[in-house]
Amino acid sequence: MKHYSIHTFPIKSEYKSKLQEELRSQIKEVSYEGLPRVICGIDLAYHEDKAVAVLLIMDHQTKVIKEVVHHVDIVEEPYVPGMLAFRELPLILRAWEKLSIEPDVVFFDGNGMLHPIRMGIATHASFFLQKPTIGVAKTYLLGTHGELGNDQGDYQYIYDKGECIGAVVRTQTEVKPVYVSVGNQMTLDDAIRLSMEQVGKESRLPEIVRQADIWTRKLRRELLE
DNA sequence: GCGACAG
DNA sequence: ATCTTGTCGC
Repeated sequence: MKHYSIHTFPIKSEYKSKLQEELRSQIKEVSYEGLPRVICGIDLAYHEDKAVAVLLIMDHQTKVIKEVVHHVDIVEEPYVPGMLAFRELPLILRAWEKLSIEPDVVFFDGNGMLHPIRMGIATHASFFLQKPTIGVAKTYLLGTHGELGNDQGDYQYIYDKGECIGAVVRTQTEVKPVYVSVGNQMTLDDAIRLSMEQVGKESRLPEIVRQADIWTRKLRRELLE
């Protein structure tokens, strides 16, 4: 398989769709073998023309944070729905180089295959990180699904053009659901299971995503303001 | 053509 | 994403 690196960026607009097409054919939805030991959560925060990317390493079982790294830089790419990876990946890859612990699975704040052409940031990033990835989004992007139950653990698969591309998951009883999708190298049921194992009592978000969110805001305040 | 649209 | 005002609960 071709190796993708930070040197791919920045990329000219006319080649963005081409890269997405090239990567999408390499998605592997294979079952995830065994339990992940350490996982990684990724999130970004913005202030004016700068952003900080935060990568957090956590023990999947105990939920103890093992390492936190970050990278600050100016962001040139605008936010365009469907093209989030081009805006956020450059910073994420810089921060990734600072990690001393190698995670087994990576969680993203955003979608994986739950995307117009199955190339959300979690999927896109997997080709650069060479790790199984999961996308957990807080709001709806696209697709149709059946009526969702109100109990914790209820979920409905999301379909688009006849394909199952993700699931809307009720992570807490009577609480707004989250949108889970495969990034790469696992099945949707794996992604849902691992996400639910990360959900604590205090949030609808998996703990790794919640902690990445908290640290990102803390570092934005300390480093960007 | 029009509206919708992860972060 | 970020900002902002008001409200509820521990």
